[in-house]
Amino acid sequence: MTLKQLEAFYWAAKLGRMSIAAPRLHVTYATLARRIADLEESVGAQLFDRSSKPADLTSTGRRLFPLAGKILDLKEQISNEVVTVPAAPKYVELR
Amino acid sequence: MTLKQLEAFYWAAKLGRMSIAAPRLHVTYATLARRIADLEESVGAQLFDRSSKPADLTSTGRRLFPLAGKILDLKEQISNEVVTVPAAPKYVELR
DNA sequence: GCTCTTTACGGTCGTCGTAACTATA
DNA sequence: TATAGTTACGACGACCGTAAAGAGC
Repeated sequence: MTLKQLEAFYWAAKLGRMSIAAPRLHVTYATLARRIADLEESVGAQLFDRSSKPADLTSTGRRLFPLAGKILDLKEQISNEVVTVPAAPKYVELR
Repeated sequence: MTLKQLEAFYWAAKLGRMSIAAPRLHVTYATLARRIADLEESVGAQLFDRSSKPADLTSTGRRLFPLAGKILDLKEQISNEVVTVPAAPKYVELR
């Protein structure tokens, strides 16, 4: 399980179509579908039902969705809170 | 930023020494140190103060620590809640 | 027929472990 | 000197994009 895989799954689920999620993550269809397939293998269950054409979430996928969202929120929180200026920004010269 | 990097950082910080964290994650010193260094580059700041020998956390590292813990908790939650038996286990044949 | 998704293939990049090196206590 | 951590290096594996194929609507 990787953050990229969770990100791919999350946006595909949120946007409903992989074809829309792919450019949003700056990758091709193939890459996005592969990341989701790898996540499914890692989890051991199908996350999307491919029988319908705009692929729909399975029950497992619906269970994973909010958890994936939380992880991505935390990742963004790290990017925002940790990367920005530290607690003692007086005359500190970074690097 | 990857889950492996956060995991390396989290356990090194929690256990105090990289030399103890490394075998816990089933990797060598070199691999663990590299993952942490990569995370530092990704974050753009030092996480450990290498001037003291058992490396100590910087202020940025102390800020990252609880967030990393939350992400790893969520990862484990996914492993526990999502991987287990689905909602309709009647006569469904997986695969 | 058209759109959405998967698979095959080739190339590139990342990541790992071993081993040698540096530095602190 | 012994222990903690980093760097160099070679090899293996992962990942991406292009292109072609398969499957609903």
